[in-house]
Amino acid sequence: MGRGKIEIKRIENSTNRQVTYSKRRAGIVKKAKELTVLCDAEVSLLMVSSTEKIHEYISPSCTHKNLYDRYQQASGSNLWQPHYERMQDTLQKLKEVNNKLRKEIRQRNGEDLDELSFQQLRGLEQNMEKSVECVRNRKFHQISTSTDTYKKKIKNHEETHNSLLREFREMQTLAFQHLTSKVITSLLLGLLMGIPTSLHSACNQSCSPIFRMKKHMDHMV
Amino acid sequence: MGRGKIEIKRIENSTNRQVTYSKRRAGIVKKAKELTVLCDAEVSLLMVSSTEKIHEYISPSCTHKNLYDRYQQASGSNLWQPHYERMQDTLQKLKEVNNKLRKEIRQRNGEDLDELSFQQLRGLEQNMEKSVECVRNRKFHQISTSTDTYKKKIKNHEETHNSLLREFREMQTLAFQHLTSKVITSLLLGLLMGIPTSLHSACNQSCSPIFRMKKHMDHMV
DNA sequence: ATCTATTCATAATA
DNA sequence: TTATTATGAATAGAT
Repeated sequence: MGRGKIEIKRIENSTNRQVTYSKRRAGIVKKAKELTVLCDAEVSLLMVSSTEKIHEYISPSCTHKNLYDRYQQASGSNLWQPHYERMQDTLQKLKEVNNKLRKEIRQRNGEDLDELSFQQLRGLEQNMEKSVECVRNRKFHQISTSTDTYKKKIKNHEETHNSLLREFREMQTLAFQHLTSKVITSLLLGLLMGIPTSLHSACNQSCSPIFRMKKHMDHMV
Repeated sequence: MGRGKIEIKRIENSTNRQVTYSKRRAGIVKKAKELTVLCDAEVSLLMVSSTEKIHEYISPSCTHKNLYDRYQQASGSNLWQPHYERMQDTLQKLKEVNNKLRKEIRQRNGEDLDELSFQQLRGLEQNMEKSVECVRNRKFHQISTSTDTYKKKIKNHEETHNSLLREFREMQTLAFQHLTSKVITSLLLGLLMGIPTSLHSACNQSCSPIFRMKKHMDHMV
């Protein structure tokens, strides 16, 4: 059909191919429509061109999915249906397990106990007492561990403190010796210069170095 | 094309419809094949006849599912993909919740306590003590309930027993009176008949009615 | 199924 | 892309 017969093989000319695709695609869709109406059939037609453009025809009141599912049903090669069902099964089971766990927790919380027999209650009580003992032990372990840590920290601080104190006392001693020598020098100088009151004032005036040093030492020790 | 033009509307004659379906179906498949080859296209064609028979054409090295997925991707109306993903999400979340619940149970069981802080341990301990108290209470409630039930049953049995005993004693009295009158009669008869030993034998021979009655009464009281 | 008169689809062309 | 048209293909109805 057409001005000349054509061989059924890939059309190498891209433009020609495109044109032919458009025309023939329209033709197929028309045929599909006619089949639908004339023969009361359902048709799902998907076409992808070499340029990856997608065209479709689907019979009225029908979906590609529906037809595809029916095709899979028929061909028996339905692979995702069982997968889906398995998933729903798993979901259901998980929910049930969940509920059981929740119930167990509620019962361990002292709720929902009505349906338990005396024996079960007894077992639960014993179990819980054993468990609470574990928690208590763990608590004591933790508190003793952290107590030890604190003890160590305190010991460390004490040591640091003591060594600082030692250093400070040494400094103090040195400073006192230094000061004493200065006072003596000053005294001697006073005597030599004929200022005999200088010792007294040097020790008692609040602005004097000796007074300040005395105060400072009182404050620190 | 054909011996006469036909109107595009449902063919009412069933046989005709079937024949036309077969012919046109073949035609469409041929066209689809040609489109595939000529235009380097991919075609998925599904057809269901009015008798629910399914026929298909699919381009080589291509599947209906593949084309259908691509169609859905393109049309954006992918409905089961998100559904599936939502399901997997739900599944994942359920699993997580499950694990949390299991962990909570393990902790309430005195296991897996390492990662809890002292405060958390303290809270857990208190909570568990409160809960064990609930269980204990429930246990006592249950035992007291069943004790009450037993008390009632026992009381009932006692009452039944007592009333039976009462009835029995009445019977006993009546029987004794009856027997006594019989013995007296027998005695009197003995005296009248000149058989003075009959009283003695009547009371002590193990086969005598009086002896049997005595024994029976001893046994029951 | 097969045939064939007829209609339809479309290749080439513009 | 659309329109035209000569030509081959598809097929309705008959066999």
